[in-house]
Amino acid sequence: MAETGVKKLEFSLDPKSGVPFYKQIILQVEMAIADGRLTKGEQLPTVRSLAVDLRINPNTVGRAYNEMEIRGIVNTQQGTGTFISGKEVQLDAVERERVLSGITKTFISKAGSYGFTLDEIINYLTDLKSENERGGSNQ
Amino acid sequence: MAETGVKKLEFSLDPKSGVPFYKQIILQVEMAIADGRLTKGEQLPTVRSLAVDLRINPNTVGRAYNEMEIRGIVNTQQGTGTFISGKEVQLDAVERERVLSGITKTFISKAGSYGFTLDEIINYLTDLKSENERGGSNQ
DNA sequence: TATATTGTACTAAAAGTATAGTACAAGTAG
DNA sequence: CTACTTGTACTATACTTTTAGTACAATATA
Repeated sequence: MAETGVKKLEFSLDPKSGVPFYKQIILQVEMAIADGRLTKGEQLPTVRSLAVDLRINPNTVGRAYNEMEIRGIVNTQQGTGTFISGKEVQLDAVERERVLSGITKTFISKAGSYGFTLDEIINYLTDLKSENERGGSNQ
Repeated sequence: MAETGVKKLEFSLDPKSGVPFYKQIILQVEMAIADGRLTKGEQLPTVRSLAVDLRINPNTVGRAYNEMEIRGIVNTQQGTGTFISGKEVQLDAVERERVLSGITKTFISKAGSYGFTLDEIINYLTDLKSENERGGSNQ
């Protein structure tokens, strides 16, 4: 049981949030990819170990991994483990801008319905970035 | 533009979030009270009208209103409507943070799946902010 | 009074989530 | 080969959420 190359990500579940556990796991993996804490080829915790860690059923972790496999975020091999696939959607500059604009608008209006301002959002994201740079720098 | 007396709050539901609709409604009302967009005596949309608006079952809206009634943040009168009671909403910073964290992380994940990095997102939002400040009136 | 509007109550059904427990399949390492 | 680790599949159960549909109760208004 040597500490292999498995990335030590700090997963955390919030039962009060109402968001299903398996979705929270997916979100946290995607987040880690988005901000560079996880990169292509890195291994995720095994189904069983993460289940023990989070004190949830292995089936629930398996469901999260399975969905990510389908989405192409990770690829899994029985007997070996689950690894970040490093897949990225290829878009040209124009389309990229359009996509970012679209999802951002949706997000801002949603945040607005909860009363958050653009300033608040930016501040929050900036803090998030700082935290990740401190805690999650790759060697 | 003769509005009725009913406060026009922009509710938005996210089916993909996993958070129950009735909880999303409650949260959005609470947030609106907390930051002053809703104040004592103002009327919420009727159960049926909000249900039509959000395209969900009236029972679901009713459940949200009923829970808020129990918590004392609204009072309801049959035949009249549902009104903000003016009770202080105990929305501590923790809860507020939880909400912002939830919707923001979902957004980052989605953006990440298109290959956008956290840096890119922050830059884009910052530019947006600049444009808004130049262009016009922020509340 | 009568009528419309408001919130409420109830049953039944469908869908999603998480659990326990068991078993199997595929790769790795000895 | 065997033994171990990995992901996967399956049944069954429990709970929550949401829906449809119907009906009722309380208030406002004419």
